[in-house]
Amino acid sequence: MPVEDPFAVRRAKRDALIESGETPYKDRFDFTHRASDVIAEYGHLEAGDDSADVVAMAGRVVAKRDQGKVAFVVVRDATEDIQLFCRVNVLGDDGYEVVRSLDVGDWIGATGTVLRTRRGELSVSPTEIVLLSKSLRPLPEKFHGLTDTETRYRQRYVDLVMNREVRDVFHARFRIISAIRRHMESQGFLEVETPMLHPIPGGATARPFVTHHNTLDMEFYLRIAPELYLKRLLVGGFERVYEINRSFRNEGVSIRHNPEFTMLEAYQAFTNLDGMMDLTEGIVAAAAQEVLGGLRTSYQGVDVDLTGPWPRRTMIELTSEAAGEDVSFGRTADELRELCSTHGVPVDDSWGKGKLITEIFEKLVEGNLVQPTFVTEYPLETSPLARKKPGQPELTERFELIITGREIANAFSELIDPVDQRERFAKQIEAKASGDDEAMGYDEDYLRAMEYGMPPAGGLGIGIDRLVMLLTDSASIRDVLLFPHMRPEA
RNA sequence: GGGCCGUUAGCUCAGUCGGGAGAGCAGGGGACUUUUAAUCCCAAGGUCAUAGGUUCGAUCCCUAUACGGCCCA
Repeated sequence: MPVEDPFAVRRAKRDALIESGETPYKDRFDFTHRASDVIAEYGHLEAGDDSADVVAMAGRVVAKRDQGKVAFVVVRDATEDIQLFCRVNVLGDDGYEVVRSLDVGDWIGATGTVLRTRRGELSVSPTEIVLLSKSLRPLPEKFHGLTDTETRYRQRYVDLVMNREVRDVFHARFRIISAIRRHMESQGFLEVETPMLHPIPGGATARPFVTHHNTLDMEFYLRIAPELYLKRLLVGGFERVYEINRSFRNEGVSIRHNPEFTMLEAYQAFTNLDGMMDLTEGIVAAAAQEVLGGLRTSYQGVDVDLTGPWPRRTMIELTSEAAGEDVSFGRTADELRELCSTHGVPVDDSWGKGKLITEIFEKLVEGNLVQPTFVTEYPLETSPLARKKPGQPELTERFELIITGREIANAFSELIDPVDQRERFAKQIEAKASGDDEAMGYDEDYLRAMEYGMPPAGGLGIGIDRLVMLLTDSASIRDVLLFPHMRPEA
């Protein structure tokens, strides 16, 4: 019976075990040591040293070198790899037969003594090995591993098994988020959860996903931002709240965009934009300290220094500098349109001066801001939820934090005047009516909340995926998302 | 949405100026009691992404499609 298809061979082993009354899918293994514990406790052993200590460990077989009466099996657990030095005289014939039948990919439990081989490899010499779970599919080749991007994203589980750097990136991601939570807690913020199904899309300008609630027989939108719910909590008297939220935007997929993404939004009563700058610097520093151990890093070959305080520059200043001429509300809309065409910025007839300036800024400046920079004084036209700048009603008290040419954070001194907010919603509705499918909805309940009185407050949003990209030197957002969205397989 | 590139064995890749395909690893058989990309011997493994077209003949040339990557909008 020449069964040579790897899947079939493994399947036959599984079936044979079941036939013999032994399950290839155990339900428990009590280990005493993770691989890293073995390394920490027995790292001092010299080549050829033999400890009498018995340890029990579990993991996945990632390599096997069979030499007849001795075999080397490399086992990987969540912490490290460790070698099993399997000998027939220690395991006995039956025990060694278990080793022989192992395939790369199998989960096993091993009990044995710790030693360091003559060649210097710290190893466990098992007296017993049990198969915990049979793997039916062969893992990728041991030397090159899995490199095909498509397969890596589609079968992230294999990517994680095979690629240490990938495990490290996600480990860093989890630590970053954990450090941010600790920092927020230390600053007195409450972590809250607000709805993901919104009857009215708001809190950002973006195309939403639409879904249907059967019982209520109505449309809901997957949130594009949690902002309006978090600010309702300010009205309710929670003075410092934040949510690490998944939000959804029905837009393109690119190296920087995924349809669902993770954001931190925080609101703090009785402070303003300056408070949000401090908070932002604190959060980024906490995250960087956690995974970099400092504030300097290198992103795609470019050195980045995250040491604060970061420079604060107005959008108009920066844009005028880059354009070599005044780019401000002092210019006519026609002049600004002319500038757009000079710099190859496509324009839309419905855009006012604010939008035109923002577009020129994005074209000429944003991508060139490598070191952390707070860009301030965004136009009112593109900031429907931010407080107006006193004396300059066409500008708002808003900043975006740009690092390596990308928006990492966005913050306002919040608009708390319900009458002003009502007017701005009306403008959004006009924009929607004239075809802007990213415009916000008119949220009457949010206005009602504001009319009860919202305390002065600063609000902040940080793109967690982009922050993780920066701190892990990842070129694509897909490299920091466990399961990035893709079209169904061909 | 546009442009360029890719898709060959489970994995990593060659290759065919158009005559119908190869390696390494993995897998199978054998040898080996200190290997670590173990080594050695033997045998096996493919709808060359999919669908059309050109041709005596297409995995290779052409067109379209699918999926992916990069760049641009």
